[in-house]
Amino acid sequence: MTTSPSTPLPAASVTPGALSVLRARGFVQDVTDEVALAAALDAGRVTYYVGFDPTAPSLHAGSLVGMMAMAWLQRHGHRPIALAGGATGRIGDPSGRDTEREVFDDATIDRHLAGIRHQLGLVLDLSGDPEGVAGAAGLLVDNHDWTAPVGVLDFLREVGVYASVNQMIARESVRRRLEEREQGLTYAEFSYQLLQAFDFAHLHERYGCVLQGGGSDQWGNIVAGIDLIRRRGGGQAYGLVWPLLTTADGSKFGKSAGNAVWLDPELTSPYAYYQYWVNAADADVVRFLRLFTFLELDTIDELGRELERDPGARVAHRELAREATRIIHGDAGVQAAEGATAVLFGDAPFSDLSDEVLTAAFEEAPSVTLDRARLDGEGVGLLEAMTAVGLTAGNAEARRLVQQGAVRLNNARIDDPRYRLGPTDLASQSTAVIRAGKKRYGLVRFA
RNA sequence: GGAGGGAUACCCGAGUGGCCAAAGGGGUCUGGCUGUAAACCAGAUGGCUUCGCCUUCGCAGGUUCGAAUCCUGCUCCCUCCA
Repeated sequence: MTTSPSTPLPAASVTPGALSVLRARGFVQDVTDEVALAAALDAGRVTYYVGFDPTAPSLHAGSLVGMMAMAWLQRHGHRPIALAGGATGRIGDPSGRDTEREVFDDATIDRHLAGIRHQLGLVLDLSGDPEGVAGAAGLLVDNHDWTAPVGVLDFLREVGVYASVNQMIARESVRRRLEEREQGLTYAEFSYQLLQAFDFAHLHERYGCVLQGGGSDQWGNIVAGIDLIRRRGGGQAYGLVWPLLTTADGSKFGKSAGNAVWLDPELTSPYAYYQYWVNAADADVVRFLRLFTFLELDTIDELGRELERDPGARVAHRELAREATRIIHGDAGVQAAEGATAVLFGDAPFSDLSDEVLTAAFEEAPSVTLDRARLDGEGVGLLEAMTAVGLTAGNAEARRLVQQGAVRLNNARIDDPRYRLGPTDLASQSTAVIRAGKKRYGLVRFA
């Protein structure tokens, strides 16, 4: 199993105060019974679970909240169960969305599960033995395993008889969809909360799981599980939800220029990942440090004071980016990201660089290879080159950017839309670097 | 089944024969300021071989010198009546 330097070893015994740590770091939006849960967490090892939907081949920045919350609990000696929703992922949670979710086929979901498995392993020890006596080593389970074999009649008898439709339709997520004629609610979606409740009940009965965590939009589903456990005679279970994050400027957390920030380095490079964090708004930095790094709160407070004293230095931003990147991409990822950042945000025009340096610095930048003969001949139109690398959708957009002064060739501004690239426009042996706007780069290679 | 209303660029939404590639707002992009931030100011936002040309206003026809605007049919949506 792959580990990162931040992977905690499961504590041999339980350390008190887990819930107050979660609260102090901003993970607690709501708890079903705070006093009782705090007592339970301090009294002994608690098994808890959090679900992750396999709707993509990778988790994204938004999933980090749950991952980090789980990691803190494990560090206090509690046992995590990460539930990859192979079953529920086939249905689709109606919570927080207006349209029915895309349904994936089995092979796709399995592929997604593999990626998620790896990423959870970066912050959690999930090497526990499902059959063994419970230590703090956790498990990764797939609810498809216990949901699929259950027949409809069994499900209705085991779960359905305990579920009140009156309560189910009263839930916010369901009611909204029922009231809005624009978008109905399918029976499959309506059943989602029962499936999730069944998960909790199953994990409770099989592993003694008594706590489910989730984003605040999961509150209804979690409570449904707690109810089901009680009605089946299982006693007291708890729920804890963390806030759904927004950023200070109102944009969606975990989106960069409208694209999701993924944890998979193939989808979001370590450099781009680092940049997402280093670009955090001042007002978000301290909160993010608490949520997304393992730094001590004292250290974070100090960084916060530093931020107030000299915001321009961006010390806290860099620390946030470094630590968040280290957790997911390791030291090598941090080095790559910081190296590329140094080159890309320097002011010097690019010239006399080697292909190796360029390739390393612009690992994540799109590139295109054009015919060398054209470069040595009549040259290649700048607009054409921009569109060819994918910096712009068409020549009209490229022309607009050039006219607005947004385009640089090897870090030197070009404002003539008719400019043609010639042999002197290479920053290295074979490559020219085009920049559009402040942060988007593209490489044009000639071979 | 009947009676009305509607479909405009990424979204919302003006426009009801030429001055319309189509107001305004939002979003997005870009420039400036700055700190790779926020706020603010400014510009851009159908395509192209860009002082010009081409294709757009649900779909298909028609009237007209000329249509997003008028007429006919079709599709979809909404409201009211049965």
